Amino acid sequence: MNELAKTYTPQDFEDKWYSYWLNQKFFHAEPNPDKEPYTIVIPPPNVTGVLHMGHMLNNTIQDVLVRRARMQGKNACWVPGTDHASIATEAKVVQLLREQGIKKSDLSREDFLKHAYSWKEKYGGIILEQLKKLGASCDWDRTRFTMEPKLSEAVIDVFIDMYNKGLIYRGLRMVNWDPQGKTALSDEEVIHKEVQSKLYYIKYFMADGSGDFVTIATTRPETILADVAICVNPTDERFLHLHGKKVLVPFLNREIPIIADEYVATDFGTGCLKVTPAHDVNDYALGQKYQLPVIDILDESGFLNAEAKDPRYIGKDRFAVRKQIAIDLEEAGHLVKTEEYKNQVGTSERTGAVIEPRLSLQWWVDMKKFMARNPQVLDAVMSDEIQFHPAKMKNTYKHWIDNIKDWCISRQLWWGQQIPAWYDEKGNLVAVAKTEAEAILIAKSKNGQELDASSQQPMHLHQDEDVLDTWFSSWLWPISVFDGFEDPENADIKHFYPTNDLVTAPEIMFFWVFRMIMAGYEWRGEKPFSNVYYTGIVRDKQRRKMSKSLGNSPDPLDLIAKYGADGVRMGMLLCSPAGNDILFDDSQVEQGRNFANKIWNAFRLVKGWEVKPDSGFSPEIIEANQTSARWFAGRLHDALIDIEDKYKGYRLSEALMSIYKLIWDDFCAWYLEMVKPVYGEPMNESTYQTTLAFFEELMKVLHPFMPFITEEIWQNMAERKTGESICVAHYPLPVKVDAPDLSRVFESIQQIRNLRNAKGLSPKEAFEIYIKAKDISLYAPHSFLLQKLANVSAIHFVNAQPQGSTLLPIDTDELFIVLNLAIDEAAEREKIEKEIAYLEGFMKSVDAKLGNEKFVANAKPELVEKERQKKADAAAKIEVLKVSLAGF
RNA sequence: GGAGGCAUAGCUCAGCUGGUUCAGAGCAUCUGCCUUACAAGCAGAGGGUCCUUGGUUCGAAUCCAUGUGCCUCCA
Repeated sequence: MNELAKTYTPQDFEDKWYSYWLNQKFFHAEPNPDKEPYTIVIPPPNVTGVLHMGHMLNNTIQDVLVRRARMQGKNACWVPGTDHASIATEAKVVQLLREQGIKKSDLSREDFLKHAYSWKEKYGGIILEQLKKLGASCDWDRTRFTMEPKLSEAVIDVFIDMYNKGLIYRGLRMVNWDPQGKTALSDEEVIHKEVQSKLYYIKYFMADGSGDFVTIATTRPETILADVAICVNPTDERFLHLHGKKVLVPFLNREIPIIADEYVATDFGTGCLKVTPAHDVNDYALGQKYQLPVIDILDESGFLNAEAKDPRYIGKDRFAVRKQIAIDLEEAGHLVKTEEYKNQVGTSERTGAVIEPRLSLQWWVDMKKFMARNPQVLDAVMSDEIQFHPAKMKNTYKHWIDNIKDWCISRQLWWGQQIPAWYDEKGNLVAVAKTEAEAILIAKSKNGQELDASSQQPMHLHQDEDVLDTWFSSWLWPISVFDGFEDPENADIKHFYPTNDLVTAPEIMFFWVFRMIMAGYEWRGEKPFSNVYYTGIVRDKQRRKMSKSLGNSPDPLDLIAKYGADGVRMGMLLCSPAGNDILFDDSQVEQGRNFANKIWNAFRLVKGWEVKPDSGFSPEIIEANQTSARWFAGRLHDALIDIEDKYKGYRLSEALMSIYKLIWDDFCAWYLEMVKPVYGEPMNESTYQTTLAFFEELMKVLHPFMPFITEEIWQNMAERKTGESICVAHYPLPVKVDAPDLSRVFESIQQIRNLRNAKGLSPKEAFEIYIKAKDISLYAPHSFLLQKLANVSAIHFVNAQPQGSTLLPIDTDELFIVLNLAIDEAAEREKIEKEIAYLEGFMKSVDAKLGNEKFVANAKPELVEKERQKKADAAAKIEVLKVSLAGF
């Protein structure tokens, strides 16, 4: 290679290498009995989604793990794909149609789905293309979609299987109703938000015409139209005289009873509770207990229906009615007062609409029964057979399972897998089966009828209109992407399942992680993955969650364009330990970019050397370079072990930091400076080769984190053939070396630099130094290095402090410099005295420890020995300083 | 209302089973340098009552308890 740009310009090569990787199929994996499998399934992003910072973090982590595994020679397979996201997608399509003047209600199911599919073909999966910009090394040939035919079939089969096992039932229950999406939601899809609302105090007059009244407090006055009782606490003395009496519902004058139940808190509101079974979960329970009627005044959109009786409100939105009825109540003299009140309101995760509790017939998974069949779902996590990172997530997991509730899996939507349940003309459930024909067969055999179709009346069934919850397909993901339901013994699933690592956000632990574990044990008798890495939430500097609505989220693609994918990846990872939120700021990405630039320039340096055979160099230089190389080899060895350790603990940001320091500090700041020829001089052949070899090792270690720049450099290091790539090169293993101890040399260099800084001396000005050391061999063999790096013209080994010199303590040794400057003796003395005072204080504390019989008796012997050593060292240092002080 | 987590430098975090790492890192800050790989850089420096108060212990950032403050999940 001839020319390298002076600064790092990622735009020049990132796309080029990504295409190369794809063309060479480096990311594609097939089952291979000779290789250890390493599998990750992507948390499938919504098919409607666009890449945001959360995806960036999540997928960068997965890519690091999978790239490293690939380089370690494992059969690495990262399966990508998308989720059909029933509510989100349907909402989007409905909105799009509305913009075109088409109402969903005017379309047949088939026509709507046609629109939805064409939308998906056009816009769906953009996010996967965006992931490529990031460098994600997914096996794109394996891209799956949760609603593609094969995966849908798996979902239907699972539903039928569960129904037959008695794990699924249909029941009339209070559900979370999303009036905008017009569908039921599971508890997990409801987000509770604190809102400022009003508490209305409303008079209900007694039915006996006495003019007496009770006052109730409610945040939802519109629901009085659905009231069926008033409830008080039986111990509440204020209301003892009212038990069994009746009151009139304002406006409607419907007579409703006053009942007594412990449920009512005496200290909230007025102590009188209105009971509205159709519109509140707790009221529903009360209604059941006292066999009260259920009056449902809301339709599926949250508008008041004819049951509300009062024509002023029928056909109007619940929030409009809330305002209006408050005014009307006031006019009619029913409103006592209103108060400001903070309460929690459930909203839909997908549409943001305020949730209405609504009584409806839905399909449910019997979770308790499921868990009883599969106790491993909890046990595997608690025993670390499935490891959570960070481990503290285990608590949350357990607590949730201990309080598990049934899972509502039906959704009143069209975009999704239609529930395979069949009903007769009267709406009775006849059978659960894949097709109508099968359902008829089941129905007939259940009735004990002969399977002689000709002799029977023709039977007409209709299928359940609802579809299944999206998560009812995503929980099968680790199995279904390998077609493990249709063909449980196929080569893919046998090789790649169970997968290794799952990387996901903590907030979907219950939605997804937990349920995948359930599915894994139920259908494969095996865990779906061995490790779960919970990422943090990406926030801005003010700790606000990044969101579109706040506009505080940078567009990841803009960031990549500006700083390069490597810089963005590094910026994201540098400060994101597992489970910790990441406070994102451009400056971190800048740091990543700067690091890339540093590497780039180091490579420019090495590539720019004029290389000549060793024979033309002085033995001194050759030897110094060999020493330097041995030293760096030692550092590399230690760092590789350290990095390996951090990977094992899934401490990726720390692993990256170790690599960062290894490259920047050890390699660039020390090693390269040690071997760098003076300007204009050539480099000897053997050192050049060694340096290049180190560089290659460093690039490999860094590659999982910064794939592009490492590939670019690796390709430029030597002649590479097509088909070769750093992404399939062997990951470095630590090699034990006999490394020289340069610690005293380095310390000397730093002390000299420090002195220069303090005295305002130019680094260009060379001076002589004097060393008084116990063991000269720690210095003498490395004189050349010391001179080169500290700009020292000569080194003298002495037994006493030279006249008029300044002392620099190097551990227990002494380094002296004779400066051609007037020495401020007083200041020097003070400095040394301070040092002595400090050391004496230190020794005192060590002495106290050693003088403590209990310490000597209880502490480990090696610890006591260490303390004694410390004391001896400190004493030696004090001695040195005192001698120096005497010299003044 | 219930449960869990966290609190260490200006910021983000390490500090594993108590004892030398006399409390560490990166970034930021400050000082001096445009020293021909890199100013997206180099060489240095400063900066912490380890949230409060108790307890256990020869010894506590580390273990226990209390309080305070923040966060998350659930109702």
